[in-house]
Amino acid sequence: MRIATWNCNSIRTRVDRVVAFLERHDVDVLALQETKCRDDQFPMMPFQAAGYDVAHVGYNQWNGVAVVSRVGLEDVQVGFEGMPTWGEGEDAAAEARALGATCGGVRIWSLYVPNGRSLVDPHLLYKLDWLRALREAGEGWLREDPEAPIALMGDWNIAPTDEDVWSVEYYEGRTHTSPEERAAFQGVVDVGFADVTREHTPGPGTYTYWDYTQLAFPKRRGMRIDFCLGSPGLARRVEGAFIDRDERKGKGASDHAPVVVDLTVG
DNA sequence: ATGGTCGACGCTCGA
Repeated sequence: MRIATWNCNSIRTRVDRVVAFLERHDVDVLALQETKCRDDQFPMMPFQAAGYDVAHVGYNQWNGVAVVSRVGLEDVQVGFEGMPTWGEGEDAAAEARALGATCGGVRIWSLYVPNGRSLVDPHLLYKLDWLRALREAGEGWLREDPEAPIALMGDWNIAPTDEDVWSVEYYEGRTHTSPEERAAFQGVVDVGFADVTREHTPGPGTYTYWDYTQLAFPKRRGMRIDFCLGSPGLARRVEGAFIDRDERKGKGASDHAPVVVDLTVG
């Protein structure tokens, strides 16, 4: 089974490219982030015509996550237990940043971790809270079933090691590489979810995101921030992974490239 | 790749 994750940066703008990606690589399940639309705006038909079912959650033009599958789509869950809301008091609202579904016997989570914005922005605390809640939820899922194959796939907005950024100096004083964010990422690893892609996509210079500005992509100035973290029952089934860097090329590219993971039959 | 970002509910914000 082949699963993948991709921050598509607007599904309405990029639906043709996403469906072509699914077909070109024979992908069974795709976790999408930043669909940037409401459920009623999601372009379902091109996916259905290609043989895929879609579960999506999106409340407005921001965020939005989906799971696209041609091997079943069961037990769809919007958000996870304890997922923080954004805002205060009456304005507190859940954002469309997490969606779970069981596809071909694998529990897939499409996750869009909050950006953080800056080291002194309330969004950074939200990001850390969100990751703490995810760690606790994940710990609970593994307590229920230690052998469950679970894939936490998405845009983590964290570069876990110095090797995962084009310049350590550039990111000093910025988000994505701070000790607090890296500790929050490691917290999810510590409860049993391992990065299953790195050993198959070694660095340095291996990235999944390149800023649109400053010719970052041709200059190879990127970050590795998109990951599949697998439970033990998932990790032992991983037989390969790759980053489809070609998807960052050309006109109409997302600023993220897809990450693809191959699993043995369960 | 030969310039200088892109997407959205856009005259501004979020990434």
